Amino acid sequence: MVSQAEENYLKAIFKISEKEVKAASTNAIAAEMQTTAASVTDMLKRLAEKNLIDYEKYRGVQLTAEGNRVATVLIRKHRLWEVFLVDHLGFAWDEVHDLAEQLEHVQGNALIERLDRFLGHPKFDPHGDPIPDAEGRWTLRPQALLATLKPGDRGVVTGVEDHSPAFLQYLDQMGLSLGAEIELLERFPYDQSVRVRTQAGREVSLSEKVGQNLYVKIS
Amino acid sequence: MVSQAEENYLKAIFKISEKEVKAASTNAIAAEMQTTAASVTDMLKRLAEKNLIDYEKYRGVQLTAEGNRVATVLIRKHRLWEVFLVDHLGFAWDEVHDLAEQLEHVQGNALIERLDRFLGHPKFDPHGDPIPDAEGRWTLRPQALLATLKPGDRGVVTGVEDHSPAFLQYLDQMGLSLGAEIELLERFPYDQSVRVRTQAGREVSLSEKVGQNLYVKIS
DNA sequence: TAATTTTTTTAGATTAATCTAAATTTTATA
DNA sequence: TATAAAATTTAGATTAATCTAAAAAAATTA
Ligand SMILES: [Mn+2]
Ligand SMILES: [Mn+2]
Ligand SMILES: [Mn+2]
Ligand SMILES: [Mn+2]
Repeated sequence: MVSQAEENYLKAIFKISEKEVKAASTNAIAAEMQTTAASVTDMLKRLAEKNLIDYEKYRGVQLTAEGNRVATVLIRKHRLWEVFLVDHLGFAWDEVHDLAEQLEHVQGNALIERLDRFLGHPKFDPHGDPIPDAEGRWTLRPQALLATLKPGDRGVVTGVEDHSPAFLQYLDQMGLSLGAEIELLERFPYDQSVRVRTQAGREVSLSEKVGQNLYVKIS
Repeated sequence: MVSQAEENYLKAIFKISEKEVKAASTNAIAAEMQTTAASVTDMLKRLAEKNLIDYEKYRGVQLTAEGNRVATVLIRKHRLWEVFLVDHLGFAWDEVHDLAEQLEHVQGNALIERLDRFLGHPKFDPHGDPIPDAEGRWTLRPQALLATLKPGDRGVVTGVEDHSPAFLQYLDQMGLSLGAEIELLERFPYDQSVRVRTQAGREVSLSEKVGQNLYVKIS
């Protein structure tokens, strides 16, 4: 048995390992989990004991194959529930994360596979993040940060780096929800801000911060 | 905040109080929760401290208005999730209870109200049990135990007293799922068993035990 | 390389939820 | 009503998960 707390730690380690090649550090895990380094050390011992991570004192941790499997299933559940909440219950994409954090811990293989079928085996969640399939395989999508586009480039909004409700709501206001077609009109070297034409022919100005947090598939 | 364990105790007390007029006893709660009397006493102190129950040592307990509200919301959530699992994910009625036991603890008012709307504000769950509305009001249904029917009586299966998968599967086999129309043909005084004509014109013999656990609305 | 800073671990508590065994109170019975 | 039986509570532990403060190790910098 893997407790909810243990599952959450495994997911945190997975997310850190996605970005960093090296082993996940105690402090990085503490930051991700919003807890103290001491609590993390306690938990790492327990996870190592259960062979869910490889842990050497002072050296950071890596998921074992089994730890990776548990984390992947958890992310699959989280993202499938987010699809349900948005597509079927009518929640906005900025409202579903905390609910999915709870729903992802509901146990039951049949549940998640039936939910997946009900939803039509979606490949991406409401934030554009890929949903691993029942065998843990990921769909990769060629996408680029808005910050890397050049004037004249056109594309479709496919995802976000920042998942905060504030950013998601801002995107809605700007007409930059998932699937929106955009064209980069101009980039200002002074502050790396850009002018963008959105779907409705509307022109908006976006800061570098937005450029670093918005993914686009160039067409 | 009310923990999951506390919620489960409140629901257990609610269910005992439904059947017995007097205060729920420590032992009755222990039996319902499948735990020890000592654990129950510990928990009763905590629930009393939070004003969720009225508790006098050695005298049993009763829910306060607030405790009753929490228990009612929990039952509402449990039964709405059961409807979702059966009507939309295709689970059988004998497969959903344990999943609903987990889903009922997911927090979020918006979630349950949106789920209720998605499901079309159902009044009864897959076992025929009433679902309280958002204000905690219950729909009562005039139904009688099969054991009380007389030869010649016709009716429709509306609910079960025993919720065990074994009983529910047996009913499916006999053609006695929820909504099935039946006619009581004959009752044998010797063992109180009955002969019943089911929907497809099929005749089946049912024991007294079945008669004591199957509800019918007489037409 | 020695001193300083940062990171990580350990020590020692706390809280919720549970248990077994023993003590106490209530209820039933002779 | 005394005694026995049943129900309930208390005492004392345990486990998971968390915390703060202190100690120890590793990394950085002078
Ligand atoms: Mn999320
Ligand atoms: Mn997401
Ligand atoms: Mn149920
Ligand atoms: Mn039910």
